[in-house]
Amino acid sequence: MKDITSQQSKVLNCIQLYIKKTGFPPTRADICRELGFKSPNSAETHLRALEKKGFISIESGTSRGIAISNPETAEEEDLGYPIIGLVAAGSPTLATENIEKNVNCPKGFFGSNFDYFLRVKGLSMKDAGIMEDDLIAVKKTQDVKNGDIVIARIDDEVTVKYFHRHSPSIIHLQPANNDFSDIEINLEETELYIV
Amino acid sequence: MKDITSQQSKVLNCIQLYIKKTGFPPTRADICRELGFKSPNSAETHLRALEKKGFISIESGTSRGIAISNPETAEEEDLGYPIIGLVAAGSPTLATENIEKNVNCPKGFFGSNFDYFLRVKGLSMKDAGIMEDDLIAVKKTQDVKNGDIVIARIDDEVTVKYFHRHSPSIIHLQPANNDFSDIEINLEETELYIV
DNA sequence: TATTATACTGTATATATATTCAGTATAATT
DNA sequence: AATTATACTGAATATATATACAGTATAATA
Repeated sequence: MKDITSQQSKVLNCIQLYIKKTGFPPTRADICRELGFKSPNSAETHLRALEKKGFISIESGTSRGIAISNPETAEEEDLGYPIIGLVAAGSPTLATENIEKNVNCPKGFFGSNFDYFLRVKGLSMKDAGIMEDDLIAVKKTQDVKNGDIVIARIDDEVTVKYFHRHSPSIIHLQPANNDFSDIEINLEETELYIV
Repeated sequence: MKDITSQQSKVLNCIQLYIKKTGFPPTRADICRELGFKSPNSAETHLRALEKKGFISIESGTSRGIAISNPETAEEEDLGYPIIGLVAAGSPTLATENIEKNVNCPKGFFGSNFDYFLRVKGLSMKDAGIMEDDLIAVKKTQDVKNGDIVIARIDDEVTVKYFHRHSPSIIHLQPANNDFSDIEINLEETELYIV
């Protein structure tokens, strides 16, 4: 991180204050207003200098595209875990559209790691203590063992079931509720559930 | 705070993610891109609804002029719960200097509320399942009952003990480890422990 | 039944904004 | 003595952006 001049420091400070006050970064004109400059180019050149020295980053072509380079925020990027809605019958895309909310939770809060939370619809796992609207922690994996609880996607349907493989190509998905019956399929994408 | 629809929740979440990722709020077009809308007016109307319901504030005429109205951040500045080191014999100030770290943890993650985490030193509560370096959730309170586990400060020493009051002025602090003996004191500051 | 809120697409436009170019001036390097 | 970096003013412009207007459709109210 190179040296910073007193004027550049004023500009940097001005940006931070502006963000704290308004919630979004200032324009070149805003900086001029705050610091008494009479030309937007004054702000522009200072911004370029600050970017060159690594204090900020500027998104070209975008208004207010100033981001303060914060090494802490950069390394951790702690957005928490996404909660994804599980629709019993519907499109199961795990894209950003399906994210209900992000929950802050320290990494490794539970013993194992996991990838996201999933909201349960339906009562097929009722007897395993998994009720409607419960949140379960899901871990993506290739390594599935007999008796594990898995998220199974069959065509357009997503369900939570016990996993049993008796022969290499035949898989039984057993719900933990007597009102539902077993499902027998061949090979589908699955994701292992933890706790 | 009025009700929010699932679509509006998605938009709000999208804004928060965008800010966290880029450092500045999205444009109407950015929101469309993220959520798959094909008209900037889709974002616009959602933003208006969110503003009307008090979740965000929009600065008229200014690009990316979206600020998230966060009453929590305003009043509490949600840093999570502080972890405070418990030194068996030392200065027990709960000032900012003693805070090891802040842990993000959704409010009410455990059933009850609590104020901070405390790191245990020493093995005086070994038989109660509280080991060295364990984190325990502490709640400040005036209402202490017999048999509760409390954080007791006697002069300059801080310990975790069972609480027993037999007469109004005499208190017994009993450790959950046979290698340690009871302590008898009069009246000190105490803070109740939960789980 | 009429109305209101939600949830969109699609087009259009005034303006907010980034960004370049042309200058002036001072101080510090090389 | 010739650069180079800093620190500005001032004008010009392409475009990024907010925002209004015109529709369509569905569900929930009153």
